[in-house]
Amino acid sequence: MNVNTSSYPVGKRTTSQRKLLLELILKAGGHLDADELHRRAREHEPAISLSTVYRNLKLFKKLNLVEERHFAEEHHHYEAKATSKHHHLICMGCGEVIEFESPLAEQMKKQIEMKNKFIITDTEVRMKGYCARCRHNITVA
Amino acid sequence: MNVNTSSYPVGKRTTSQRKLLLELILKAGGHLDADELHRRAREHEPAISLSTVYRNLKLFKKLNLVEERHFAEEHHHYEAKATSKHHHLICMGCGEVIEFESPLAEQMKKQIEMKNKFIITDTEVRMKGYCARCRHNITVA
DNA sequence: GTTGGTGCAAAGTGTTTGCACTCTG
DNA sequence: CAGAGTGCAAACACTTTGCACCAAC
Repeated sequence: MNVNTSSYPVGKRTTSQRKLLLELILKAGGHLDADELHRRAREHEPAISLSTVYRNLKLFKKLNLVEERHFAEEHHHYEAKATSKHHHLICMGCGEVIEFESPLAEQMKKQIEMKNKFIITDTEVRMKGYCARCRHNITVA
Repeated sequence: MNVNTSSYPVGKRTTSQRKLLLELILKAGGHLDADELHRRAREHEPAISLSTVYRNLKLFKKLNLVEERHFAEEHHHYEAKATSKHHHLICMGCGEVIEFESPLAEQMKKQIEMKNKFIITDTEVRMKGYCARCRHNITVA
């Protein structure tokens, strides 16, 4: 991904807000929701509005710069789009989200494609459970 | 699963609304959102309210009778909890949702469990792409 | 200068909750 | 006949939108 945000290939105007938001998403690494992104953006540009955050997230999504994910029941999370596929392992105890890759996912994709005559563009694996620590706490408590 | 809805094992009261909703979910087979469920329920019990639908969905979820899924960007979908794991293949052209199983998913689960010292209670695979028909239409159009 | 982008406030969604009434157990 | 469950309307949380102003091109 082109991280040179001062001249990213968008047929859109480069505003300070847009630049800031994209930078924050890229360097966040993890997952962000709109509100958290807004909070962080305000540290640099206090007047930035939540609408601007939403409008730009929508734009980034359309430009395929970010991905939208659904973890919790409540709201959307966004993360910079990775070139390599990564999946998610979620601890229901502490809420930690671990990203992982697996060659088996790729294999499964091919199988399903063949079997269903599909062209699969996106594969997401989401596993939920308990990490070692939380599992221990639960067992002990 | 106990489909005998006239005496399902719920430590809760059996109201006509609750019975109706559970029946509808069980026989729906596919995926329902709260609104669609409400629409169907009203065909049988016109006065039933959307709040009642939400309250019962929450209850069923707690009792592990239904599962909540996130497909679209917008709202939750529910389906009767299956004993066998099934995953989802979604056509972005026509919106069709195909359920499938794969032994590879089970294998992957075990690998990830070992590697991360997790206990995984739930695995969901979601693939998106285009079915043969939609892909054809896109190519032709 | 055009016109796309912004901040603000108001409107929209989908979901939850307080209340008085109803019906199950 | 107690209290869980209901319908209704109001409240919520998150997201989108209309508008007037501002700034990138």
